[in-house]
Amino acid sequence: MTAARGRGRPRDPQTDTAILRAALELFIERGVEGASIEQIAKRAGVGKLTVYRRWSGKEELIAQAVEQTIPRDLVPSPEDVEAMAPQEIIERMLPAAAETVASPEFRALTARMMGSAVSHPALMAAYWKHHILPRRELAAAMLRHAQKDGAVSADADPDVLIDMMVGAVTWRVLQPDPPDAAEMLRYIKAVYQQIGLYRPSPES
Amino acid sequence: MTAARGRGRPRDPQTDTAILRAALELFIERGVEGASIEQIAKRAGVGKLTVYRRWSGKEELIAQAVEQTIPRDLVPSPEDVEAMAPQEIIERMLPAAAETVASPEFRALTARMMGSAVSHPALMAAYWKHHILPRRELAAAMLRHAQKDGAVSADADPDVLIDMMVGAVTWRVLQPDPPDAAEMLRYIKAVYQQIGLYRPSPES
DNA sequence: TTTTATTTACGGGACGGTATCGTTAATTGA
DNA sequence: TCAATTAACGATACCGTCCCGTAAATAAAA
Repeated sequence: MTAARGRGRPRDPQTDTAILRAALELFIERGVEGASIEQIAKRAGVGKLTVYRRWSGKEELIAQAVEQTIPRDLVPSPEDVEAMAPQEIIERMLPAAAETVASPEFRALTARMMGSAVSHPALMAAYWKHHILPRRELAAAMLRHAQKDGAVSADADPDVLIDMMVGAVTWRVLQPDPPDAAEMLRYIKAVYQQIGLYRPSPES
Repeated sequence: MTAARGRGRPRDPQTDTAILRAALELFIERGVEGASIEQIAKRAGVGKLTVYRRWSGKEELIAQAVEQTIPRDLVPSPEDVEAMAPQEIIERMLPAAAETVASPEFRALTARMMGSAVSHPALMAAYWKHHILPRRELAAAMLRHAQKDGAVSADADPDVLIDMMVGAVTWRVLQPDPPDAAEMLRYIKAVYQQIGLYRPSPES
């Protein structure tokens, strides 16, 4: 990326972000092995050497793009999780979460990340560290809260429960005939209900 | 593929299988975008034209290669599922299933299939129809059985429960630091237990 | 029945064209 | 004045097609 102050012409930070954005787009469109430095440079409106000067290769560039340029949806603060009941947090977040998860962008990114997990583990590692782990810790806090309340079975491993929820949803959106946002909302409720994190309101 | 009886020299069926095998290998190694007809032909020991004579393009070829992959894990017959208790079926199958699912081959194929789900839906559709659906029907039968017995909550949607089990496992094997067979066995038991399909034996 | 002609499959390789690679040279700008 | 940048470079890979010489089957003729 942009180096420290040197003597000659400084690098343009906007160039960095343009390259990273182009890299993420092309990763999603074509995957790691389908994307090329040449395309990324072209889409960023930049010469190839401008890319090579900053990153040693495709993998490093895409990994950093995954770290830095994925739009983050809003996550409740840890304090909220401690204070509020899981049921309340979940009911407040579910519609937006369903919308996000059912979107074509999420589907595409999820597919490409999964597809790269074995051949390019560093990519998945970056995604895991920067995007998944923070959310998992939040979910684990919610689950522990719910286990104290008795809604979730106390002997269950929170990591396994999280995998079941996340795995079901990600797997569902990659299946043929993926759900739209409304169907996804019902689906997530069914999953959470099975775990014990959600109880349907009487009227719905 | 090999056409019906014609006038001239018939096509060699072994050539078909050699091409399909090479196509599946290269799909797993490099993904749809990374594989090429040229490589597939070379690995199969065959001229390019011999491939083009049978398939119109990479996608069709790989789709058929995925269809015809013969998974060697044994599936219990539907009669077994009706007759035996789910607990018994599961306990009998779990160790082999854990071994399969934790293997590098399964991880790699799973990653590539997921990775192609959005960009090449026909590929996922072929996999779904030929490999996933039959197993889902078996699992659904087991779940209905278990719901009658009261082990699994009767109001739960079997499709959702299957997604939770399959999703958790596939997601788990694609995470950084994937489990070995022994750890996978414990993991699957935890998942099944949460669903209600498994109860740990007293001594273990 | 035997021979010959015809037809298709096959491995191998060449083709014109395009895309990508990583490097080198020339230009631009703070 | 020095680093950033663009453009050009040769090399390699792949595409889809075509041709060569050979092999293997069927169909027609002797």
